[in-house]
Amino acid sequence: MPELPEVETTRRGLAPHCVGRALVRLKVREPRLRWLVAESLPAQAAGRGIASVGRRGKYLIFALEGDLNLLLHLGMSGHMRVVSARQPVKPHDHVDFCLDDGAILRFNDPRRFGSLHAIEGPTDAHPLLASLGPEPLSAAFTGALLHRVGQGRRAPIKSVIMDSHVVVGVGNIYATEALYRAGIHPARAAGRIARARYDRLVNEIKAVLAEAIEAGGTTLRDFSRTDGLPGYFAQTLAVYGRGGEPCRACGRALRSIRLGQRATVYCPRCQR
DNA sequence: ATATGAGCCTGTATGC
DNA sequence: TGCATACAGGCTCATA
Repeated sequence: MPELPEVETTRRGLAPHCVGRALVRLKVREPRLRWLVAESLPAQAAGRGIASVGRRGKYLIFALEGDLNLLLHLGMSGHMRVVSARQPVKPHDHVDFCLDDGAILRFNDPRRFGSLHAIEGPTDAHPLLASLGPEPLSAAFTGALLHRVGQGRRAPIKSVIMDSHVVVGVGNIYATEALYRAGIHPARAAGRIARARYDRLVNEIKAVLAEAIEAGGTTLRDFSRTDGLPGYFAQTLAVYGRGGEPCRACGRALRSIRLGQRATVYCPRCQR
């Protein structure tokens, strides 16, 4: 399930294939994604050069010539793959970005939680992006900021760091891992965490995301890299998906709970 | 303002 | 074996 490292892995995989090329055709087989893909979009985008592939949070942004941007979200089961034109279409291959060298960037998303939008001009003001929090790997994301945001809040810290208005890109897997590394109980009220512990938490969020990007992301079920290979971070996960198994630090059985409708695993001894 | 819950989807795993 | 149900979860919207 794509979180920031998976989306960044996708961005890095796509860019060398498509930047500087032209998008000769955009083929939408299934417009019913999270939101209906606009009928006008293929005609609007076709024939334009691709200037860059960027990312904001979990959104990929294809900057096209003529000040048009394509905003693509992978949802939770989506992935992009670079294929040849002869590659047979598989179930859930919803959109093809056909390039002028014959290659295709193919979007597959079984659960259709993904989305595709065209944005004319700057993307920052678009409703989907305007109220997003800072990038977790940027200098703007600090312990001081998170501490300030958490002031007075009774919500569990895990819910707060997964809130994209607070910080983008931290989903269930990496929130779970970062809290374990930081020694913070996921259900602890955000307003009851000391500043120094927030510094630690922010450092661990940055570290776990950076490590996951280096490993090509985490492949559990649907995600794959643009070349079809899996990401290798799954084997590095210390707690996610390991409920009942022993903590690698202290040996106690890891505990599984639900927090805000999300599966959550933590060590009852190491995390307070 | 914050917090909680529903809903969007379908492949996979589990229970009877 | 086969069916029904639960679960996975990023994000927005509605409601308290």
